[in-house]
Amino acid sequence: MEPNPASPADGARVIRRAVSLLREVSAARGNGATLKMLADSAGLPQPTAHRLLKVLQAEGMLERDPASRAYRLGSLLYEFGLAAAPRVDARRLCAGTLGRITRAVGDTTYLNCRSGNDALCLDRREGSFEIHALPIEVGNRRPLGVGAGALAILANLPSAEVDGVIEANARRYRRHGLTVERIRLYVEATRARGFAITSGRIVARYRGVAIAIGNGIGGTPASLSVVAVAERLDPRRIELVARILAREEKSLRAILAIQPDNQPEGVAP
Amino acid sequence: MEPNPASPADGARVIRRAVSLLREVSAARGNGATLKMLADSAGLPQPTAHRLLKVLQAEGMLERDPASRAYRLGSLLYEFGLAAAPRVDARRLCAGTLGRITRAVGDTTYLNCRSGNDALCLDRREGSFEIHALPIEVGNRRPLGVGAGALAILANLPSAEVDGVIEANARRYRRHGLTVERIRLYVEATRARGFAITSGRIVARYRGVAIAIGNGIGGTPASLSVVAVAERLDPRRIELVARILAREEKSLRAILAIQPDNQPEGVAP
DNA sequence: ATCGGCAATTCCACGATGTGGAATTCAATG
DNA sequence: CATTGAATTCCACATCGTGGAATTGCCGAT
Repeated sequence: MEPNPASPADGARVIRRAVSLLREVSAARGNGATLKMLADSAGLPQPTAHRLLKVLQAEGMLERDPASRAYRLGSLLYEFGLAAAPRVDARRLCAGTLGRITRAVGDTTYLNCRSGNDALCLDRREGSFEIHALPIEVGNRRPLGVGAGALAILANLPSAEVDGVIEANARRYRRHGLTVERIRLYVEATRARGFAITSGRIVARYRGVAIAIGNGIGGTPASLSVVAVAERLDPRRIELVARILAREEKSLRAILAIQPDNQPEGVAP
Repeated sequence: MEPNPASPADGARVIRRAVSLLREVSAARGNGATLKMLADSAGLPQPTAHRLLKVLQAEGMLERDPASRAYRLGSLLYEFGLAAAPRVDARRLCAGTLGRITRAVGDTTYLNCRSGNDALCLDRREGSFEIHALPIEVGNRRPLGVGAGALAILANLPSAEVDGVIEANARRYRRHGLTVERIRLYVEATRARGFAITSGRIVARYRGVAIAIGNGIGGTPASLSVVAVAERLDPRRIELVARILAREEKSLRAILAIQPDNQPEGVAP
């Protein structure tokens, strides 16, 4: 069907499809993802998606709410997560920074990083002003470009990569009421401005401000962002928040530079 | 090849194989698992395993140490782990219990639970007496029956299940220098004794004592165990440790009973 | 109750996709 | 340099996965 440009296409279509379904499930917010949604955003015919999901469920990679029939990540993935120590512990490295930003602005602060064509929420600090209908949970993922934190990351990638990512995410943007063209505009604007803002179109009542972290964390592109109800973030305040983010990003970059880009792997010689 | 008794066998052999490779990788200790090992314990021809592993690696589910060529779990699995909140937070529920046991005996204490045909290390407290060449890490898994904690869980399952598990794990026991017959004997002995001990045959210099947790944690079979260098655990001391474990298991059971078997999921009807 | 519409599920004939034995390359060891 | 054992690549074959079409199940509207 699709030429699927960036695929070695060795004997493994099913696995790639299955993994991409898992990614979609973990992109789904709140009460899980329905078959239709998943099949759609993974670009698979419904019966095919259904079959794959069923096996993943049987294996414990997914669970299913019997009432709503929605899929969510299963306990096997939690268990694998325990065993998969991260190369570089981004959460720990950024803990201080996140705390400081939250204290300074009073709103909810996020640490996001890139994961393939997605942005992943790694950590979050809840601000005192936040209404507790928080939009994004730790572990959630969404297409790069959707939301302030994800947009900051995308815009900070080398242009060549940006095109590839946007291309690959085209179908998924539609699910969020966005288009490839609009994302490209956002990227331009973000680059020009030096930080990302969202209009509040994505998650209705919220607005975000985000800044990319220099060269990322241990090589992984990442960003810091602040989210609040739209009214709170008037242009004046956006400027203020952006300045705070810029300051913290700078000192974080210094901290990360000290870290020996640590490869905790490999027996010390 | 194998009739593979307990398999709905719908269109999904590849996925089942891939997941079982992931399980084997996360069972591998220390510096990862080689292709040979993995192919072997998953019961796959080497080229087939190789191909699947390659895709899993490309997708970020696995990583590979370029030097040793050993596979280990990849960052994508860590990320999924962030998103997959456990139904019941066993680590938190048992935190006090683990701490108390460790303080009482001075050796390293483990919380294990069942995951399919495996035992999974959920948590660990290091004892003051422990030489820090610790055998098992949080997240590690091994076949049910191999090691004290894993044996306690196996022996506490209904007999019908025990047979199924032992059967399914036959090939993997061999990797640990064990046989199906020997495991059956261990199970008998454990049941008669009321708790599990290991001879120190499995992990050479270590010896463990373990007790199953009543009806498990939120329905999942689990166990508490204490591991120490073999010399420290003479028969007298084994009795002592077993008594402490039994006491703690009892009070833990009480705690777990209070918990509303919590299903934080599902809108209350 | 009855119907219409939409999602989930099952069916199954077809052929692309994954398979694995054999051959080849690579790395380590004697 | 030869030898061994693991990792990797090849490729002809047929099994396994595919997805269109049909069926069932589930509301919400009438």
